[in-house]
Amino acid sequence: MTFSEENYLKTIYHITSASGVEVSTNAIAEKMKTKASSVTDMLKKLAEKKLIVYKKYQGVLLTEKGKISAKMIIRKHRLWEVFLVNKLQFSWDEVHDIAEQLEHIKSEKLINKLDDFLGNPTEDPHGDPIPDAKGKINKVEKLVLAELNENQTGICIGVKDSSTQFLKYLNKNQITLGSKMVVLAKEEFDLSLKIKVEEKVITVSNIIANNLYVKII
Amino acid sequence: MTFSEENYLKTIYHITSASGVEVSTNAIAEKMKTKASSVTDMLKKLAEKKLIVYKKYQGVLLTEKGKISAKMIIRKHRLWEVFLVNKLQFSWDEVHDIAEQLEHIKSEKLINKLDDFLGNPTEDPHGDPIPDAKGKINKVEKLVLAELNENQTGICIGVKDSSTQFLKYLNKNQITLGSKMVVLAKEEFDLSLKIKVEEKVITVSNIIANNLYVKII
DNA sequence: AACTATTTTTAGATTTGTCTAAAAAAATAA
DNA sequence: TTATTTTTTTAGACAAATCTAAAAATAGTT
Repeated sequence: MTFSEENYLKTIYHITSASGVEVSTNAIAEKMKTKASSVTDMLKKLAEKKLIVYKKYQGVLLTEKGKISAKMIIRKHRLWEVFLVNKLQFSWDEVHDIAEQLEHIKSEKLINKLDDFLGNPTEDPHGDPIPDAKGKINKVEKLVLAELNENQTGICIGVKDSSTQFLKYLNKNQITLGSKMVVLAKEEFDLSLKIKVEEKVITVSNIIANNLYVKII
Repeated sequence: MTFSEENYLKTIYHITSASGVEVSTNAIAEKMKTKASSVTDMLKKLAEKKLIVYKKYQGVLLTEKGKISAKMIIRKHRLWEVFLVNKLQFSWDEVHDIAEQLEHIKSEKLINKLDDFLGNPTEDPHGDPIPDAKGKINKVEKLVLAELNENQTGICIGVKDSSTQFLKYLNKNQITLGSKMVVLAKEEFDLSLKIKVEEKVITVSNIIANNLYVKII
């Protein structure tokens, strides 16, 4: 599969898994910043390879084969993101473009060894699930910290906002991927939270609490 | 720079650094398993970009700019090989094809962070030197174990033969990259060596001793 | 249902990297 | 030094992925 084919497949997967219905040529063109005519050309090729179901003017859907392929690309993308953040100390907002390149490296053995090396993570640094080697996705409920109740505990699995300022804030407060956060109290007035991060107690505003993804344990 | 341009540059670098003189179109074509006419086309493009000095029918040489570019590709290739072997437990003979892909990933920040993560290695798993971020190559004298004298100590920096059998042999005897080996005695009759690897004493045949690269410390 | 607007496809052109076959230059041999 | 062989370049073609412009199909509106 060429880089271009892989990128189309990935885009179709993302759009369909969000909407559930057929994707239009134009929707794909818009997401990929290309022209509808280019999309049509590629759709024919992907249909020929039995990766999508395509009928003229009717939009497209992925076949089982296409879904698996798309998931494998997403698996690679997200595992590389984990590598970049956890091992190379990249910040959460820097990794996407590099992972866009790394996701096209072809070697099943490589990606499975990388998976083991990283400790078989189930979410990437943005809190999105990582498909396993068979394409199975472990759907974790992705909540924002603000949704937790008092005395609930969440593990930080990602960020919604990945601006430099926000990441700096997290750094300063020693909040990283995997941090355990216990909600000690909720202030009704401004919706700020008193939380315990590892062993420290801090207060975070509602804005902060809405930008941090957690999973409940 | 495209993948193809990078591959040509790398090939030209390898041939010229071995011979020192201009490379012929045919020599490049042979190394790259392509046709001379394709090479000519690419040489024109590389010359246009001032990466090589090219005069019709006279062969080519890299410019300073071309040399730096080539070294950066080689740097990436070799650092990724170290990653694959040291971190992901690939064996020395499996890594070349994957590194051929990884060497084209574009991000200076990535490669420098990878370099640090690996502990700024100076040789790859085959014993070849890794250019630093400025393109400087630390020429280590690459000897085979058989060339050491009694009582000399070498650090294993690579293998000449990377067949599976040989790698299995090394594994069994706990010889890996970075192993410290002291030559205790040389047997004149069959040129076998008695060596101390880490804390174990073993005897290796001349065939083995000629396939292991070491650097003297 | 007929007209209009939007979406999608087709037709034909372009760029990149490759190829084959033929021409031109250089090297080698008689 | 001329003839022959080898190397290199040119000319023209092709596949992949893209584009523009025009045609065809679908959707929306009165």
